[in-house]
Amino acid sequence: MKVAVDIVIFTIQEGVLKVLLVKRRIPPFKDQLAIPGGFVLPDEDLDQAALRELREETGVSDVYLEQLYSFGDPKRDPRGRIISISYFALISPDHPLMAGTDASEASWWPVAQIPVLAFDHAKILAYAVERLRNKLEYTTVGFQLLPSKFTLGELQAVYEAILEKKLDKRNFRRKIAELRILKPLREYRSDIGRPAQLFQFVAARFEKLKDKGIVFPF
Amino acid sequence: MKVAVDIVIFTIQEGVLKVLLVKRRIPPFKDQLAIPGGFVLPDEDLDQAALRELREETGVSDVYLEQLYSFGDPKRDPRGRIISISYFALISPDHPLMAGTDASEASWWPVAQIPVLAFDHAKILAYAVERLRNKLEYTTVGFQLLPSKFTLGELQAVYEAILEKKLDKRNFRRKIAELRILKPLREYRSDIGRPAQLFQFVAARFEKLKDKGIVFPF
DNA sequence: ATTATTAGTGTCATAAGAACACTAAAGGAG
DNA sequence: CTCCTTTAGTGTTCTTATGACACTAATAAT
Repeated sequence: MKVAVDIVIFTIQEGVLKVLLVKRRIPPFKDQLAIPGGFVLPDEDLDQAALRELREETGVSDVYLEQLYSFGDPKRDPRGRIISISYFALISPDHPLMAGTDASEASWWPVAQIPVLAFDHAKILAYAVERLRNKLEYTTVGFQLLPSKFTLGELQAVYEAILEKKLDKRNFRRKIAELRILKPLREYRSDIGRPAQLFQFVAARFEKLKDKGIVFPF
Repeated sequence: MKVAVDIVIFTIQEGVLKVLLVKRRIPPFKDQLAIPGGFVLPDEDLDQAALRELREETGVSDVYLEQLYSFGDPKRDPRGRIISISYFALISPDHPLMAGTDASEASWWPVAQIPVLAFDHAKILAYAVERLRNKLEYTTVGFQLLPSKFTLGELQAVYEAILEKKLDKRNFRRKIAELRILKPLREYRSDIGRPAQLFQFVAARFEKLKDKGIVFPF
């Protein structure tokens, strides 16, 4: 019985939620798209295996990574009995993506427009999206998808991209402000229009909130 | 690489949340308590394996069962590389427990007073309790721990046992009533004091609520 | 100087949640 | 049969959280 890890890797690009898919170079499902993954090595913890695969596919390792679910239908892989332990990862656009990896065949796909996937990977991806949406509402995963300095508009765009709905700007900012987990910087960024103030996520403050049982309000 | 399922089986007895533990008859950890489990068979889905183990240990099969997490530390089992896919199950006191099974060495332990467990089972159990508490707040798992007919007092006791805090009777009943998922029966039960009306959980009504995105309010 | 574009800010109405105390129905004791 | 004990059952008020809503501010381009 073999055990593999498969990793649903999310990022945000141009305001849309995207997932990394690889094109399979060998059968089964040759030339079809799949979620990146690989076998767990004999002396490797599951999280380690997921981190290693993530590094091999994207070249990044300092990211949010969380185990998702284990899939074990005996017929899920035509090669034989392979149990998939799935993970999901969030990487922010300021990570240097794909630097010298075996990811030549990997590319980003908007989660709203995913083609047919190999194996049971459509199911895994659907599960990951659902989990991400839920987690967004009571954790700080949203910040993992942003560079370390960001504007409130960018933060709101992340929430809107994942939840697939518009949020009220004033209510959004009020709730973020109440949490007191952002440090306002004396820096501004201007693309077009009025420059926006930059903020930093202060993880330590969030830890204090968690200790008090306070969670995210979205 | 071997794959096992381990099942944290909860029930409520005398108003306290209990978990089923078995005494190991063979090394490693001989004579220590452990969460019931066993290996996944070559042609068996993970859920099937968990159901089978559950049936072997308790004799019941029509219960709430949910996959929890997969544990894969290479050193978690001294016999070699065994990956544990953990589940948690909820069984109600009106199921005929332990009818002719290999559970002669199985017994119920209050989750508040758990002794040292074999392997990494303490970790698995802690994870299961946490998940149960969270799920209680936005799903109907609470009803799975009760007989099909129950009083509102019993329902509240389940919530209080799992959440480990007292709830206000009137607020609790108001919130349950608003959900409209209970059918009041023309039956009453009297132990001591005024007889209490019996209710039944109507799963179909809950499904409608879910479709509308309404979840539990606790 | 005008226009276009995005950033930033406060109030009010409604809904949800928390706190709180008495009456009702039964059984058992005297 | 009266009263005492025990658990069931029921509404209101206050506080807090949420949702809806529109204008001014700062910059760049023309």
